[in-house]
Amino acid sequence: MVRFQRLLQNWYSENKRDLPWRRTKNPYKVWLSEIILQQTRVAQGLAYYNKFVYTYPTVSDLAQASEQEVLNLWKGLGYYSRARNLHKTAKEVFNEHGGVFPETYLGLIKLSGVGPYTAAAISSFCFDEAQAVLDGNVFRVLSRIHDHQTPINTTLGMKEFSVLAKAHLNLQDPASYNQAIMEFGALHCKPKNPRCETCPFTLECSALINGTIDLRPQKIKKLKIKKRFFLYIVYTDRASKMVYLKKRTAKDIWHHLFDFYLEEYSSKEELEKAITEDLEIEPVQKTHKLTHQTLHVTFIQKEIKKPLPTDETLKPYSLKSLKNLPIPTLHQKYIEEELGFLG
DNA sequence: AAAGCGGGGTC
DNA sequence: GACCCAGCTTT
Repeated sequence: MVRFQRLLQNWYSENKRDLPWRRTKNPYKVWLSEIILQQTRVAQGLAYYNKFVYTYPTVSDLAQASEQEVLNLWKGLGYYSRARNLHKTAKEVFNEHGGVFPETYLGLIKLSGVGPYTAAAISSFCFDEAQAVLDGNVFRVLSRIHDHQTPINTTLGMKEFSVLAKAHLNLQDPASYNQAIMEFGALHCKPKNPRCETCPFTLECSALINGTIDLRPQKIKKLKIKKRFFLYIVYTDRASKMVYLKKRTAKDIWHHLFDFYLEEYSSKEELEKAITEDLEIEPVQKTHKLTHQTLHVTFIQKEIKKPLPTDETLKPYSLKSLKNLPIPTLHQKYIEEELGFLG
């Protein structure tokens, strides 16, 4: 074994976390964990992984659930297209592959929601295929070891780091090697305050030698964060303890999740202009910061007066039934904080 | 090539 | 407030 692989995998054997998806080569469970952990930390995803494995022990169980049930289990985890693709792929594996997962990189990458990273991860972890994973951790570790400054979020950077990743891969044990380099990036070669003083690569880390650790990996510009102004009219019926919701259908944030009645405005002023009537209940205002947009949200709660002054897709739900409906985290918090009287 | 997609954590 | 996280799909 070459020095890099030996030092890396020695570090891994002494420092790796004991995680449930590392105790199995079952491709269903590994796939589940990989989809959940895309853009998600282990601490946040672990409970969801356990819920899914418990509720759907096999891909066939997941395939036979409804999309709404799957979204409800995913509720609060974000990036909901992952859940929709998860369900779609489960149905495909169940209906077209007899419930058996593809066993190669090329077969896996055809699945919805499975891209280059996830296909490399599953094929190497479960089937010992020699595919090098390339995720945020690998980018960071390699960019520092080689002090390589091509921005990672460019086509050229992707290509160059892919070559580097392949060159380092331990062909004898791609599964352990891939786990090792990602775990090393997550626990030791961290984005902030990496533990260079106790690093096994002190002698060969070019960025450490050059004093450029904090500059790696290089990335190009951050995109502008859009501001959106949401006015929610939260219709309630105290007598029957109901709140009115509608399903979101636009290809937008929270696709296929349930929503209050919503009016969107292009500015704070436009939104305020729309609030003309005297309100019995003080509006609740929140700022919801997401990765690519900031939502300035105003909630106005209104007791229903007949006839129902809204569109007919709005339907009443009891507070109790909300447990089984996929609702954004923002809405969940509002309900808990402001609609206690319904329960 | 660029945009869109969540929620939570760290510093 | 900026940046990050076991990325992928759509345009």
